[in-house]
Amino acid sequence: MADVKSPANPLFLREEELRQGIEMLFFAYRDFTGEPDAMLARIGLGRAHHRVVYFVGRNPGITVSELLAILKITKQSLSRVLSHLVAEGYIVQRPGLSDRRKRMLELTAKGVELEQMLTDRQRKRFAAAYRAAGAEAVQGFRRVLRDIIDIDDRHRFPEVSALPPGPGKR
Amino acid sequence: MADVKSPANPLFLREEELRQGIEMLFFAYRDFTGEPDAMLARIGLGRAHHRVVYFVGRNPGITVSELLAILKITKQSLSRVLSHLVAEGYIVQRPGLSDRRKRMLELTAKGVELEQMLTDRQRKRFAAAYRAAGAEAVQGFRRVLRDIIDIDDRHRFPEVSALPPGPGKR
DNA sequence: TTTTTACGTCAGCCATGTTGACATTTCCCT
DNA sequence: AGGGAAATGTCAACATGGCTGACGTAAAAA
Repeated sequence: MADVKSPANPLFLREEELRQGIEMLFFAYRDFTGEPDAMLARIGLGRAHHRVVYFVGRNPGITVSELLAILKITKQSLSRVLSHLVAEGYIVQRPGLSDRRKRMLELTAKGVELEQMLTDRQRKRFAAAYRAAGAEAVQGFRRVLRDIIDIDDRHRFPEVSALPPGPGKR
Repeated sequence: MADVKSPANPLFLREEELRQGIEMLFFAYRDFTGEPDAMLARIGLGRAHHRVVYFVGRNPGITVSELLAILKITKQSLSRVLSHLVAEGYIVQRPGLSDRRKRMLELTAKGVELEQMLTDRQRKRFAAAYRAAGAEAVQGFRRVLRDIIDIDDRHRFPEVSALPPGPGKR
């Protein structure tokens, strides 16, 4: 029963490998959110606002229910954040074209500016990591991360096709 | 300046690539935490408890300040969660050996059981993703994720060395 | 016309983060 | 030996962002 840390024990290696993955995801997310959080705090907003601004910016015209499906929170939780962003002029709502019950959400110029400022740090973090790791590692990264996501949301990310196994840079 | 990506519109592709990375990290973390959260809710605990139980289980004898350095929350926030876990018999505290001001934290049998149950789902999620993606992709995943973590915490994760292209049955 | 859908809103609860102030025990240095 | 610093705990108050439940309205669909 003793969990002997034998290097010849494949089960131990596997367990260690998985635990490290779990921890890296925790640390990465912790640091990934840290910088925007600090900026948001200065203007009286929170991480939830960033998420909304991000996904509205990324999907102009997105409806409330589509946003809910992405965030996986209740409409009441979203409402608090979203109405504040509308009131502050970061987001505008317009009735849907084919279905006027829907509210199409879009960033205002002010919203775009905010989104840019917030996401900029995260983009730079990724850019540095991608550059340091190289294209092949990035492909592996995407492949694994995609498979960690629940199956019903993987469609949001195209599968990475196999690169020709070139011997390095090209 | 070695951004040899696409001859067509490298800036756009790069932006898209980075945004997808950001989003995948969001979705992965959302789903990664979802299952344990549901279990925790049933026994009156929260995600914060899971984090504490996880890192104490992973680092038996860890001190409060080491835990704080990992979680990056205030001692008051930790205190609330930790004292509850101690009161409920998931964790025991013992004075440090060389420095008796420190409190060495350890899981009880009950704590181990809880940790196993919670982390089990996450481990399985990673195991499935790792298996589906293959050893090379996992290496890239680790490489990139490690570089996303703030530099002062990267030491927690060994750099991935090139694997010998063994007769892997993955 | 009736029902369903998409969205909004009010009210209250809970978990978990924050700041600030202060107490205790123990270690370390002069 | 004495005094400051360190590691930890604690109390109180507050903010954020989740949640449930109940109810309302406009528009689409049946």
